[in-house]
Amino acid sequence: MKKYNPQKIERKWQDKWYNSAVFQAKNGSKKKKFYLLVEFPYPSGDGLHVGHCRPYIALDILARKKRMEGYNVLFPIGWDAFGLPTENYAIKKGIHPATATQKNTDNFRRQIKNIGISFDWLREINTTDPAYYKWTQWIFLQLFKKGLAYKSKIDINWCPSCKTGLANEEVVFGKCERCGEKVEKKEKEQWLIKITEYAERLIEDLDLVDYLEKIKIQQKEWIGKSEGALVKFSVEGDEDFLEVFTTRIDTIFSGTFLILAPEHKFIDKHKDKIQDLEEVLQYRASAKIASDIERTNEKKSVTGVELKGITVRNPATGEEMPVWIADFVLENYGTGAVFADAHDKRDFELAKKYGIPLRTSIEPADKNIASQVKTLEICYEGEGALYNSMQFNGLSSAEARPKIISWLGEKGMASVKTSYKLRDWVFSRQHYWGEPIPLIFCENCGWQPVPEKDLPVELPKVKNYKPTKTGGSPLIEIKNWVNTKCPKCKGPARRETDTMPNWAGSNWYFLRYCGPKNNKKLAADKTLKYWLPVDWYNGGMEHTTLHLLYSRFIFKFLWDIGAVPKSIGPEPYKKRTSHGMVLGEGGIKMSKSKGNVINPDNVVKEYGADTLRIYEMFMGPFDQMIPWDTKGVVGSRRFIEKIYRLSNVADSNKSGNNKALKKALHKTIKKVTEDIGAMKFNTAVSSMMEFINACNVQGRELERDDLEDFLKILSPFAPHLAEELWSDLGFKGMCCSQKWPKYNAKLIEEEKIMLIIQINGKVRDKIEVMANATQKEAEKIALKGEKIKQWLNNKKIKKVIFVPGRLINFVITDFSSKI
RNA sequence: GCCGAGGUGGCGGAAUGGCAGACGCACGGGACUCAAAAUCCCGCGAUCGCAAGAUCAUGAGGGUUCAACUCCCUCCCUCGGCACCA
Repeated sequence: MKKYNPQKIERKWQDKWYNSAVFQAKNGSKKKKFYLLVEFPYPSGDGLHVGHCRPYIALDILARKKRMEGYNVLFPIGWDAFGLPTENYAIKKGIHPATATQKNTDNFRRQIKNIGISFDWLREINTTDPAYYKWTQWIFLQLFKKGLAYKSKIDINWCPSCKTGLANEEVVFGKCERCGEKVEKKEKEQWLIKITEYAERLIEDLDLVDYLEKIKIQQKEWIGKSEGALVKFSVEGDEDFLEVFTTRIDTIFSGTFLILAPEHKFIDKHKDKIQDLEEVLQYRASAKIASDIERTNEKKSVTGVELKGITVRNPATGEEMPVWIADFVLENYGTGAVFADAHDKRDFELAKKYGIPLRTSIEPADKNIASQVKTLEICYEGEGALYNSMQFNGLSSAEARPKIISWLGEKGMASVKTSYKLRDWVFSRQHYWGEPIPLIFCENCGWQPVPEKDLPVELPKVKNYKPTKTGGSPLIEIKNWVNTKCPKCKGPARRETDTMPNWAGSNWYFLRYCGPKNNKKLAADKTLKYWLPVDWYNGGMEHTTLHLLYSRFIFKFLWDIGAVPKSIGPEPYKKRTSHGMVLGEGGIKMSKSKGNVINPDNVVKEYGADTLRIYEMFMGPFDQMIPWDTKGVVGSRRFIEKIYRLSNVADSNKSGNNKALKKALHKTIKKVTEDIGAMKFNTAVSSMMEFINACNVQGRELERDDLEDFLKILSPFAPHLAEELWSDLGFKGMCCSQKWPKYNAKLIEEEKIMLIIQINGKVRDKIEVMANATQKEAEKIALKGEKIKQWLNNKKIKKVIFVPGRLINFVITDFSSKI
């Protein structure tokens, strides 16, 4: 008998697959297409770990099954290779990031091929390839030309010790990742993209797609839409107004003061009138220094300063109100100003602390609470019935809101307004290893786009990859690159030295797979039309609010300007699912520092790629976090060896005629077919295990035909083994190109079943009956049983419940007389 | 604080109203072997019992139902996301 030797057979089949066209997607085929997408990896120096492999294996199973079902499958891979770790490596070792990237992608490619993933390697892409980022830059230029990219002064993370700007991911718990120094805020000019203009569509169009519900919810929450009103408060002794956004205009009559964000421009505009300006500016300065963490510390009590000398008028009550500043009011949400009353905890607290008058106007349903609210003992934030509110008294909060808005609206003091938490997307990075932003600044003409014919703007070679002391990208120091001509007036001008964030290259990569070599467009319209939208996109939950949202936005933009065919529709991904993380042994996170990273190379070496694949699918539900269990891997290897041994026998036993096994096989085909589609890979594997166990119990009388079908359903999971055994059967073609088997529905119908007999809902006996037995027949047989006779003990049967094909339940206690 | 997911043997998990613990790991016993490994067979939630069997058991407590891991209410815990958003 031959011995199972994965090292030998796996390499052999990998060579055959990758040297043939079996996994190649064909542009312009008449077949139905299926586009499966996994998030392309960042090729780090550490290589793949088993957590990366899990989604690749899962979608590989889907891809292989879809091909067998006759689809033209696009299942591509590439490298999202710009980014900080490679840059940091370059800084430390003085090796060019491109060199390191080359080395890392070679390693990743080898590792992926090692586990037999059926990617179409002819479509491999790399975001750091100038032929690729030419189009990343082109997209930026379109955003710029449509006015969606603009430069603005905003706060960046600044490390005072390293004297450089930091990306958010370099700030760990408010400290610099490299030196541990506390990170400060520093104002710098940055490019921003107006994603906020698409906020509404990014919410609405979620109705068009099949994403996991939690993904939709997270995206909606991130965008943070709230509908309310914009209310004007006139400034006393001035023509000016202060505008406030509120979702609770029903509480306007209890508004007794106004609070502004410390950064609010109103303060600068009216500083002459502010009597305690020094104190106000001091408060503003201290609020700026305080890190986000201190500012949002939940235990911190509220603080504020009054703008003395300034009052405004409540448009509803006509009362004069003081104006305060407090750091819990955020500059960049709503209008950076709120009206304050006794129906908001923070306002309530601030007023109590500084003795600002308070009033209530909402009565909660609970009488006890209501009295405490009225005496200002407690703060009530919920809705209720209005009082102290003139003609609106007695209305509920929900009824009152539109009425108050239109009442104030008639006086020009209020209007309906929708606000979003989503902010414009900061698109500048002061780093080397990213796409140069293709813009030129001219003293006379301002910011000018690089002419499209001059794209790509290639990253020049530098000696030092470190950001400059002033927090700029090292490109600033490459004078002959920076200094250029203005494309408009031909006068002297300088290039933008900021580079793009990581997200820039990954925004649109799924489009490039359709035509990875195209040098005239992102990809040809014809191929985009054929392949898009992506049918199934799987990725991590950590990308739900950044990558997934950004790429939906960029796609919508490209769709709007006609850069992609209209026929695709406004959404790039039809379906989005997510995988669970693979944790280290014992349930802790897998990380280099903990030394518990499992490298797939080692598992492949010890057990084989098929064992790794089976184990990663079998270990637990695909969408759930799951700890790696080194001991558990052998179970998958044993399963594979059982199949291997069984096939040796089955091959010679061609005359087997075991009906029970055939039935079991068809049940397995059904289960595996359904489970793959539902991403229930763990139970798909276990059903195949059950079948193999049944074969062994049944004396290994597996017919050749049945073995063939079994190998077909096995092949997406353990493709190398399936190919090997397929060729052992004497076939010339590959197993992965066979037709997916259909189960025979008639065959799996049971003729006889074990009928469960219950007394008062408890199982007391089981009897074999015909599956289609009627209640009368079942009752008759059930009541004959000795056990049942004893349990009934001549008591009267009150009720009989019969579930055909399942159970019969005799109720002998009278439950209706129960108290 | 808000939103989401989850809590089942020693462990990973299965069962979406109808036999709780499929499948796998670990463990125990047996067969084969000079021996070991591999393989095969048997057992494996708890308690009581020689046994047949009975009772209890799916985070806790209540409820709906002939029947609840599954549905409803209250609470506890774990994980993930957002978080002074007016």
